[in-house]
Amino acid sequence: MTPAELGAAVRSVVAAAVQAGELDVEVPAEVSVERPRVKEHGDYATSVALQLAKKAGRGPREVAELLAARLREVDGVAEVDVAGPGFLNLRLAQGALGEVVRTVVRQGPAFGRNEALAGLAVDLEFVSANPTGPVHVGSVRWAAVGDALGRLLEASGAKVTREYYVNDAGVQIDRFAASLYAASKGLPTPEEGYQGEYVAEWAARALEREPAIADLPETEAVERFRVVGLQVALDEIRGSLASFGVDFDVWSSELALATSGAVDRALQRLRDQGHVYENDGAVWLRTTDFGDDKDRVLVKSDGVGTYFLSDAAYYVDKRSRGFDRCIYMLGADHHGYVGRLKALAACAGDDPAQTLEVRIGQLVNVLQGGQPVKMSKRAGTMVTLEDLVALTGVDAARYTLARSSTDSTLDLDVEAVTRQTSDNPVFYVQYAATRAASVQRNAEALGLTAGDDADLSLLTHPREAELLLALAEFPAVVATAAELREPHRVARYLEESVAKAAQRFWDDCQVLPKGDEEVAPTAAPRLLLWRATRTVLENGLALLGVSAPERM
RNA sequence: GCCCCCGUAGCUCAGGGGAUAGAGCGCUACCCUCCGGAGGUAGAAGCGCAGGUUCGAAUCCUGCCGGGGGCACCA
Repeated sequence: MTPAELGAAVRSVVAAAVQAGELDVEVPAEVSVERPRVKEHGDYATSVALQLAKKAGRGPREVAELLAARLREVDGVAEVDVAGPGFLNLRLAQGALGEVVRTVVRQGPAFGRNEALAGLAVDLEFVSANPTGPVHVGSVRWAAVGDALGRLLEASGAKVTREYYVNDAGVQIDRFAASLYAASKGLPTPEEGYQGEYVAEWAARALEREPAIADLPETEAVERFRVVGLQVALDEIRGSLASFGVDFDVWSSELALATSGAVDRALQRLRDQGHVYENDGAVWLRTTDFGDDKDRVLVKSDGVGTYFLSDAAYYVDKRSRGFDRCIYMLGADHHGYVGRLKALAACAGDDPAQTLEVRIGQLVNVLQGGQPVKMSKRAGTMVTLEDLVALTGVDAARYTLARSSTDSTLDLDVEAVTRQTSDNPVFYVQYAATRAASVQRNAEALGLTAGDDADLSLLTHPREAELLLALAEFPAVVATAAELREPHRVARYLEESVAKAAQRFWDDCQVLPKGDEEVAPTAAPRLLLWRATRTVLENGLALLGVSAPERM
């Protein structure tokens, strides 16, 4: 019996009590059961009696007793206790607890998925770092978390499009092009230009692609460097993200918004909705109609569109491409954007609460030996995605970045990451998965297979129960993590619940015979439990984009 | 001045109103001739402060203190 099934059972018990006139309350839409912190409190507990007591005008313990009597009749429930102020502590029958193994094994890669977002077309925009240099570790947080979020949303049934917005318009690209030109001529970096070693490299690569640039006069050469340099940059960025396991479906160009007419269409749409006006020669959007602190300029008095106009065009464009919901993952340095983006969506005639979701994540502090490293793309002093991966490997980097909440600033000590590689929790989780695989291998070598008809009621050891309960939680963990957009919950669950329980199970519960021993009756169910454990670890790690190796 | 995030063990972090607040690292003491010890067991150690809401608050609300980020006709 899974927690979801048990919750449903408790709910129907409440309904039955109401039906029978024992309780005068509205039956709650959903009743959930939780794992109690203290083992002695049973396999699961529910506080439903505490919540209903007041509405029913009865004492909580009285309500609990009344529900307990009915719960004891439920199939698969072995024990029901009323505890403390009115908690219902439940213990499942051995067989009912073990059945989760069969559920996991039969569902395989599908175990943990749900349909909460079925049919929803989601545009997930993340990273979107300026294409003027390599992806640095600050952006890598969004690569790891954003991709994991995409996987989570997909596991909840959503159709997810991963999108990268390329800021290929604006003065930073002018400076970038000028810097490439200077580097190609061996000239000093221009004022406000980009320096770093990569600039010369990229300039050389641009020249490889288009050798004729070398012979052009400066103005034209810079123009070509703008175009070809951008291609080099995007290839570089795309490549390093791909090697990190993050593949974007759509690369949207800011420049193309203007040439494709998306800007004009957006402007027209906003005018039609009646939120555009002119003042001091500039064109404004009255975002204050929808809670923004001040109105925003769309077209400056010199006739040039603002960055915000591009944002507007981009949003309207996304919606016109059929997305129900546009999710933006932005760094904390963009938090001031949230208000105007929401107002913008409203100005375009949408309900931002439905169509727009901005996730703000806190920044990454890069430290080296405890000292902060100042990172600047322009000064070329930065730690790149590739530097990080070279130090830690993809799995460790992705796991480390995805296992903490994005509400908190992340301190990433490059030295410590290298030094503590073997202490990284990812290895603890992967090691458990490896053990699961090795048990299977060794079993096969002995000619044993884990048929899914094994007698799971033999799984009576406390360590087995602990592991069974942990595995059963997985679907709820996935659903919650997806709903809250918090991939780190999956990581914490894997390490603190599953891997931990698996290691303890390993320690106390021998599966295969040693030497001349007979094959124990528990061998088959335990083998199957290991298979289920492997599946949950694989599925969970896959949500984070981390591999579950067969061997380490 | 206004807005957003954070403050939990010595350190790095989990804990979306529930019972005795959890991990990793570090520290102390144990276990291990075993299907892979990157392990297991036991222990010391903590919710910034003050109010409020609630049967019940690390969690929700208000204020204060401390840290980080942001408030353009820049991109």
